[in-house]
Amino acid sequence: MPTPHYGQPRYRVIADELRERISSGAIPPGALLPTESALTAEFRASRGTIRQAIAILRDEHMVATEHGRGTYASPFWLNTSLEGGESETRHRQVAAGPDLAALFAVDVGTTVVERETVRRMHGVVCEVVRTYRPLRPGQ
Amino acid sequence: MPTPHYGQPRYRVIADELRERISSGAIPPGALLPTESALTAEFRASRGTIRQAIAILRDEHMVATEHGRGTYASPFWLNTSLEGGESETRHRQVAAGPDLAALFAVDVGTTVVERETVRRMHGVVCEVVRTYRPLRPGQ
DNA sequence: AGAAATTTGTCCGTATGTATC
DNA sequence: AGATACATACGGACAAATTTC
Repeated sequence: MPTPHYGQPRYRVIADELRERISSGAIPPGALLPTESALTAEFRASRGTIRQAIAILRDEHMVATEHGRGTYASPFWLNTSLEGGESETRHRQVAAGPDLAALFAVDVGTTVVERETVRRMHGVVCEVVRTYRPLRPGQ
Repeated sequence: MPTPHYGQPRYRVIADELRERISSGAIPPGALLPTESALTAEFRASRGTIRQAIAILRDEHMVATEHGRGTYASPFWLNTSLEGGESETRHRQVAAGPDLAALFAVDVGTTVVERETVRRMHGVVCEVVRTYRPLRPGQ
């Protein structure tokens, strides 16, 4: 078969189809996707094309792949919501989420210090920098 | 020739090398990277491998590719990620929570880029810096 | 414990489509 | 119109991690 890619490229079409299956629950969260070879048979596409489609979903954090095992449909994660600020730089104490707690090797909920700097260009916020440090550095 | 990939895969090594050139300024921001065929010749790798390396940098927003023109070094993350001690920096895309959405004046859930740098002293995490930027800063 | 099968990871080479200069 | 360069797609081969027998 030649390689006509009019309109949407095939790998994107395949990615859309797989995304739809995950979103609709046809592939429940945590479940394994069909193997790459199974997908090549189903979509009549080469393995490279299939892997390109899966790479899209991986970038979107829709799936997670493990070497030798397969590709899982990954459950969505919750984003930590902290209140916003308008000043240039402010400090406050916040409870460490699981991510920060894991990084600092402390219990979840441990107080850490956050410094938030909001940088604007022509009045438009272009960058937000948040620096976290433990209350007792080194301990 | 067989395909021995001991240690780091070649595309990752190539991506590291190109990232270093951009970070160090050897490839100035906004400049065109060498063409894929030039990189093919330089690294003695196939185009697929070169493109895989470039895809990594594209995911990190270190470069931007324009169809038919070439791949540019993006001034987006021009920095300073150099440091003496032990630190790891990674990039990823996250959905903006209410706080970030308010700061950037975008809808909640809008994709923003997060760069997270974890600094360690003697193996102990002492600081976590998270920088958020919108996907399109003007570029 | 070990071997085989399964599955994803990496790499190559080639061909062709599409956009830009 | 031609040249250049990136995008898409195919096929094959071998490596590495996991599971299964």
